[in-house]
Amino acid sequence: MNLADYDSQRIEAKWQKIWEEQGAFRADDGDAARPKYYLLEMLPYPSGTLHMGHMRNYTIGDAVARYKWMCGYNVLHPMGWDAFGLPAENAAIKNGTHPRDWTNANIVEFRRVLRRFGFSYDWRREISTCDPEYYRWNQWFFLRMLEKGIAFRKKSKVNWCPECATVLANEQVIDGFCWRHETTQVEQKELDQWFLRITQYSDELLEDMSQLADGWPERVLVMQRNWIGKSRGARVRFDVAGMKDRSLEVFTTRVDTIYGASAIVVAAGHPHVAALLEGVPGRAAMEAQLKAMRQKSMRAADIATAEKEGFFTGRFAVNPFSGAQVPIWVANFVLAEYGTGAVMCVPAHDQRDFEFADKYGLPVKIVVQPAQGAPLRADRMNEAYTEHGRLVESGPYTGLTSDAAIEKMAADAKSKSFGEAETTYRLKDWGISRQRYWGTPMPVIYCEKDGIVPVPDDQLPVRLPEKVALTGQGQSPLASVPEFVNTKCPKCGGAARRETDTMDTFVDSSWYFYRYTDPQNDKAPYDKAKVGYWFPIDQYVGGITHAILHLLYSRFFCKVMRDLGLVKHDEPIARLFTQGMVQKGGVAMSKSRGNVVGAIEMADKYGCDTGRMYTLFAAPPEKDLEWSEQGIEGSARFLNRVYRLVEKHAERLRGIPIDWNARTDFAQATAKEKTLVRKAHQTLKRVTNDFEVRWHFNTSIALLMELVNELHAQEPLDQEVSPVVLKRVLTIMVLMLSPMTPHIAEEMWEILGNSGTISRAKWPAYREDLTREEQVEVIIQINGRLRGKILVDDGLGEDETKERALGDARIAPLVSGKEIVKTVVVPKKLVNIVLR
RNA sequence: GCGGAAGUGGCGGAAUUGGCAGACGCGCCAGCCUUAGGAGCUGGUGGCCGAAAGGCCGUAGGGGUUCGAGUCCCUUCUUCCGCACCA
Repeated sequence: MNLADYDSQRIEAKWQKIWEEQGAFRADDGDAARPKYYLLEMLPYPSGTLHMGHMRNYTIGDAVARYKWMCGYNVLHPMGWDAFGLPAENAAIKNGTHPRDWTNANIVEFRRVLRRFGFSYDWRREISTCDPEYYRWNQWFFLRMLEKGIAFRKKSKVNWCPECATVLANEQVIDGFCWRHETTQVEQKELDQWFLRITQYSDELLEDMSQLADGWPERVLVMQRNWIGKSRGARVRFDVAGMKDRSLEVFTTRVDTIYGASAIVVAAGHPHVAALLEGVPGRAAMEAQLKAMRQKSMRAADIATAEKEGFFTGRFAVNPFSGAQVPIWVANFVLAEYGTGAVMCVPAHDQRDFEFADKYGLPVKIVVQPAQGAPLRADRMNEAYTEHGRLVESGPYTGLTSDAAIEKMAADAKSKSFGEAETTYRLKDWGISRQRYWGTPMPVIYCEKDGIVPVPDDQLPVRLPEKVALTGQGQSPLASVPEFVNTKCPKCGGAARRETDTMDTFVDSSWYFYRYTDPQNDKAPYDKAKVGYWFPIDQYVGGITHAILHLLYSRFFCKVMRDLGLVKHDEPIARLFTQGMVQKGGVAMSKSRGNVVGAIEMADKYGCDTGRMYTLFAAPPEKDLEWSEQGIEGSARFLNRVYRLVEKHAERLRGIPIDWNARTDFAQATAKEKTLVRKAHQTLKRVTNDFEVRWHFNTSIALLMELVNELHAQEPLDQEVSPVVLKRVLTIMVLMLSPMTPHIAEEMWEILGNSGTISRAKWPAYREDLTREEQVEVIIQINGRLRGKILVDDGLGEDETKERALGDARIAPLVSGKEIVKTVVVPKKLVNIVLR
């Protein structure tokens, strides 16, 4: 860059120091005089280096926070560290450092980078989840949940990642692979585990989404809805012919089609399969097929496209409604984990069953006919009819609608005790045990005599021991630390052992935003009055990657906390914004891909204001952004251009006072002044709108560029422009720039001779009367095609506008001799003359 | 397969309510300034025809509604994201 460039490094350091000294961004707990605004960005996991992908999140948040400050809000804008987790431990195993030292070093670096960008955080509220004063409250919440039965222990099959050497939550398993290790297949292990009973809130998590419909992206809600996976249906028991002690339960959402069942199909992993095959002819061959089915890939994508395969077991089941006997099959398309692991096969009314029946020659029996149109014929169907309709050939239910039949049949099944209505969910309880060191210890003690004993509140926090051997192998590292494990039972005082598992780190991030309201509290997780003042979070900004895990867990925590009387609201986050990724070369920036643009390097080269500006300008914030070195030079060029403009006129304007209340007298204004004032207020109107409703900072910046271009076009600005007018226009411009590029804005504010800092200044109000043009351009169309333009006075009436259009020298000859069918006049916009 | 989002110049993108398509920026071209330019300033820049005036075409493809469609409706295609034999 050039010598004449503004000195971004000096200016940025200067203003960051001043903001720090004056405590410019300190949130004021409980200020009743101003409306509050809680703006939150997702807290980072401090690892590696911060690149521009991270910075985009904070830049968007900071622009909004600063704008809200200027609009008079009491803004809470905090930052902290999601500091527990596997990478710290893996680094420790690899390099022999302590996870705490590794983490703390990263935090120091992250803090340095975020400060280098001048984000408006209230740093007094900084939290770190690995701080014992933080995680003690994880333990405290856990104990409260234990008392309520929300936290519980059970032996269960768990997802085990051999690479992480720990358990994964269902949410952390993607298509059978670990979310951290895309090529590591997750194994199943049977272990004693701690769970949080999130399923108790399934319905509420689903229903309360209606409270979020206005403020959350639709796709996040859709993802959560799918994840919860509520399905209303019925459970029906089929007796197995010739086996008195065996029956098969099926789950179905379409019990109304049960008279059309041609078979019962069970999953290969169904617990009764072995018993069913007992003593049937051809058993050996079946066992072989069964084994093959069980060994098939776990990948969901493969399963979905796999050919349907199955075999007849030789046994029959009895349809409890019709008494008909149907064959029992085993097939690969039935999932052991979902519903009851067995389904009724109704080829006429389920596409999967149709395909299966087609392959194996099972009969297709129509029992639901469409309400309208021609009736179906089994011999002419090439796909299943899956819509609702009216029942046929269904015994006493014939003639009912599907809806009525579903209800009645479930009720009848219940009264005859072979089934009942049931709702199933895909959502499973949240397993939070991790066999790792770098996490929150579970505050539980096992005593021979008293069993599971909670650690008393006054003994919290249960601290992680300093010295531990980290090998990455096998059991929980804490199990190998005798001084941690061996303790006394709080009840009987006898020898006892501590729980050695630690908590999933998603526990830490499920409530951290409450702690920001009262980060130093050592009596409680927070003061209820403070949370009452600040909550809910007005705006949360983060990546779409957390659409399910973090955001669902946070919602769940909130509901538990509400039921514990700790908060009053149902939902913690009123509005959510998911920003797009920053890419380079078409893929997301990441260390592993080696395509990162380091934040510090960027700031050293161009200044952080330039980085901020480019980040906001290159794309609307919800879309992915491709990083371009040429693009950022364009932003640098613009900031230089603005700065030079202000600098050039600053001396003359420095002593001119600004009186915002003084009316601009347009009657006496010069043409130049009118143009500039109008442009300034038009820009202000639209930029204000961008901040208020659209968050399209890219268009705000484009508008500011237009304003600067106009100022250049009107040079020389020391002729026919009064200093008062010019100073106002420049000041408005600088104010509009300030949420996005705060440092250079402060500097320009200062050299223009304004008092105080911009961070304390008020966002200017645009004046509608000053945005209006005296004359407007009206386009003239003939048959919808552009044929001319005229300049008319703003207030000109419809008829006069029409007259002017028809009289226009270009238009008149085109119209003459033709019949005018119709003329459409849109005031200030256009005249469309329709000719025959 | 189901659900969601999207498709506009060489590129990023704009068009807020159905009313001049391509704002603003990048890149490119020309000129000015300069000892120099990877600085700054000025102008040009969707395609085709034309010396020009101007005309025609143009927002993934096709159809429709309308005086008027990037925008609304139907349909096809493509890309991305989520879910996925969920019974």
